[in-house]
Amino acid sequence: MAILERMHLAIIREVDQHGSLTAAAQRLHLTQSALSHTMRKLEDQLGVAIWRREGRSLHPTQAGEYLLAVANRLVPQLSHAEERLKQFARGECGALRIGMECHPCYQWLLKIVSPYLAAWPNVDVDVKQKFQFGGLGALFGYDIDILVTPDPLYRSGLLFEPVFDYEQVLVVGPEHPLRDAVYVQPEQLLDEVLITYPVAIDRLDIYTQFLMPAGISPRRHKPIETTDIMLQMVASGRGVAALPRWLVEEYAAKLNVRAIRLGQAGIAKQIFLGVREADADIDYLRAFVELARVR
Amino acid sequence: MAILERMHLAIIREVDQHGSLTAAAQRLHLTQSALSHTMRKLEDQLGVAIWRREGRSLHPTQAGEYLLAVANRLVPQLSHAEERLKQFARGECGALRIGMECHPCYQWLLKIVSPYLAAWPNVDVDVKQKFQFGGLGALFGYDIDILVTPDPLYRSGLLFEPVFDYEQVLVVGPEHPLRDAVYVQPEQLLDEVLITYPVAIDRLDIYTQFLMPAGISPRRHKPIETTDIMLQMVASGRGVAALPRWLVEEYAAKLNVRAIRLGQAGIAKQIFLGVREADADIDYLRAFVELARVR
DNA sequence: TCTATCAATGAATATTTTTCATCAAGGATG
DNA sequence: CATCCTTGATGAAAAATATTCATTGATAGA
Repeated sequence: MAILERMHLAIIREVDQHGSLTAAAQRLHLTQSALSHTMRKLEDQLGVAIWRREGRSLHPTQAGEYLLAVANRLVPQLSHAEERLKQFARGECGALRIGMECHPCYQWLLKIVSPYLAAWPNVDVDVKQKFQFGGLGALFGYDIDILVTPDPLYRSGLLFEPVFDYEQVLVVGPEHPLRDAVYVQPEQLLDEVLITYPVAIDRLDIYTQFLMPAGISPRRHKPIETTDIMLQMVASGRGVAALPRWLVEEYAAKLNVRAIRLGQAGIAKQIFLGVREADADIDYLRAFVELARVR
Repeated sequence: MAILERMHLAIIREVDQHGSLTAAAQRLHLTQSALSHTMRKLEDQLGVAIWRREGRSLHPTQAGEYLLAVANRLVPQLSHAEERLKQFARGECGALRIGMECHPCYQWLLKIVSPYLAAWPNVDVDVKQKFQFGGLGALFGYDIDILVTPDPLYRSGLLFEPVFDYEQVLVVGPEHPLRDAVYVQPEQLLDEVLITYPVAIDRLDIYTQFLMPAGISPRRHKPIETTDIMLQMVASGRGVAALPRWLVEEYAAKLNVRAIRLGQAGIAKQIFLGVREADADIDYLRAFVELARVR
């Protein structure tokens, strides 16, 4: 009845990753012959070719491509389930896979994780930041268990909860003319170099909530990957950036940067934690959310 | 290395569904002994009990519950993948699993499906309406391939496209005092029985966009499952309902109901089709979206 | 208390997987 | 262009694994 087995999925992945049956066989601690037989049998049973044999190499057919996509989706889930069950055996509660969708959240997260690790010594924490299908996709796809994001989604099978309020501010260096301003207007950034994390503009609040409504663009827009470098650049007068106020204040001691309100009212932000509804009653998961909310 | 196999997942599902190893064995065309051995071995390898043996029956342990959840999630995906591959073999393109998140969309969908089936004779169409984790969850979880919904989500790994504009209107029966009104105000529903589909109020536009902004509640709120019965009720003067204008007009011929604009401006709605980004270039899937957009 | 039913178990058996040995063919190399 | 190395395919043998059979012990219900 059932023909497609975990081994088939494992094989097609390894072949894709290492280019040949022989290499895949080594990684799976089997012989080339074993894999050849196994896959040949699958092809016979399904009646479809998985690879086109061209010369001495294998190229996935359309069916093969499909199988590969399935394998890449399901094999990690099987592995993780197995891992999880072994953890049950060791009396460990499990592993908490946290996904991050906003760059500065990472700094905040670090402050939550360490008391959490202390309180739950037998829960492993793993933080992931890159998602093929976005944070929501990762949550739905069981790649992560908790999503840290500024954009909640109040429907479907997910639960979101706000855990942290902060203000998004402009950061300027020691020589900057705006240094002592109470707040800044969009027009005042016309001649500036704006440094941001390298994400789409419609995910940057300084654009969506501040510059775009006023129809303003900064002189130049420079994407920088890491917070440290970003602030170094700001401190040395190479540009301005938009970051959470608490983050700027932490750096202010050593870097001589200043936080300035964006607009008269400021930009208020919240960080949310999202979990799958089905997981809502897992104790070590709830505990994390509650710990995060308190701080 | 890999211990958890498809068979284990199949067994725990069947045992859950049919209550005993013996019954599960029958369904899997194996003996009770085979299943017992298989699962015992798994338990030994993982070092964790899947079931508590109480008297002559099996109750899942915590680990068992977890494994069951995994199985219920992954086994259907494996089966579907296998089915899909067999379709490749038969030269069929595949199956289009359509998920519906709005009740009246169903009527609209029927009009798209029949020309689609004609144009793609070797694609099967399957329509699903109940989702454990919402329509988005079903899309992310590979339970469906296309989601029909009035609420798009423009981010993550999904693509949404509007395919149909319509107006949400109030439906009244032949004797109703509002029958000849050009439009209706929220206050005029104060003394009415409002019939809707049985979904949460915040997913009903007549509430979110019409009644709630005015702070009005109808005299009574009656949920009805099917469109036909709903309109029968309206026609016989038992209440009023909110439905798409085109739907009402189709029924108007035989049922003597009338569509009345909601508010002076009316309520404009759109139906969207959502697909996974990764699937965006599958021809028979694209074709469906395009066909839907044209009509 | 008796009986029917369930799960567990050990040994025997059947099946499947894997390896081994070998071949054929394709690239690479000089 | 011949040679050499590597790759995948294949059939038969061997090993490993899964399955059955036969039986036991336990238990819920009559």
